[in-house]
Amino acid sequence: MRTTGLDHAAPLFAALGDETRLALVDRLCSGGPLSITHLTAGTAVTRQAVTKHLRILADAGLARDSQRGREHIWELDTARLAEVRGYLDQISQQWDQALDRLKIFVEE
Amino acid sequence: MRTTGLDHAAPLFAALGDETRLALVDRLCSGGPLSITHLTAGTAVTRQAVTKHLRILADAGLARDSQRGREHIWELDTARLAEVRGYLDQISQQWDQALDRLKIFVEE
DNA sequence: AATTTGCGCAACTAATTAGTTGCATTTCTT
DNA sequence: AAGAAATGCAACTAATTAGTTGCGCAAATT
Repeated sequence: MRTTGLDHAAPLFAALGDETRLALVDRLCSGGPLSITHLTAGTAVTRQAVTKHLRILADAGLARDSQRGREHIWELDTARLAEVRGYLDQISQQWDQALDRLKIFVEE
Repeated sequence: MRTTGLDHAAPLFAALGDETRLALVDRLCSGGPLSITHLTAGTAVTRQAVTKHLRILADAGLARDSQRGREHIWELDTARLAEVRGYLDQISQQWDQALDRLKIFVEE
């Protein structure tokens, strides 16, 4: 089996592979650090569901929280995001090469 | 709820969010069109499992197959891949902006 | 013609996942 | 001090998922 470094990428994609979670990431991107209750307001699900999804994002290293008083403020993990960017670029690059290769296939 | 166009992205990420499937994509990228049996050779799972995973990739629009004799040759869907690239770029861009914004938060 | 090869179909299991509800705890507000 | 707000913990359900095995069929091989 080839070792492309993409081995660790699957859990990250999986973490992003849920509408609710992707919406949370989206809101954290554009809305900055937010509390759980605040984040829940934008979704159709329960606060508990949101909490679980945030936990999953945290396990994937995509987000982290800090307690301030009774609130838990969630934000995206910038370092991890940069890492994910790396994966995305790598995959994109690989795909580009694949597209080129397929193009050649078609043309010849 | 904001409409960023990322709504359709979740199923794509989900399709990529499995090690076995990501490995299949990887092999289809570098190995070109391959039959199911041939693809199975590279994995630790059954042919049936591979078939199911390919079906999932197909449902996500990432791959498609064509029958030639008794063999089913699978290949990546280039148009769809380009579309996914678009999503990735969009998300990356959004994340970059988020990173910049967070940077400002930290600095001020 | 007989055998091997590549594959689909179907039924089943075990594990995971997304979601809920109910209750307890801590912190803030009045 | 009393009540409201923000959250965690736990138990539970329903649906999905990753995987298997067994069988049958059509296409290639010998």
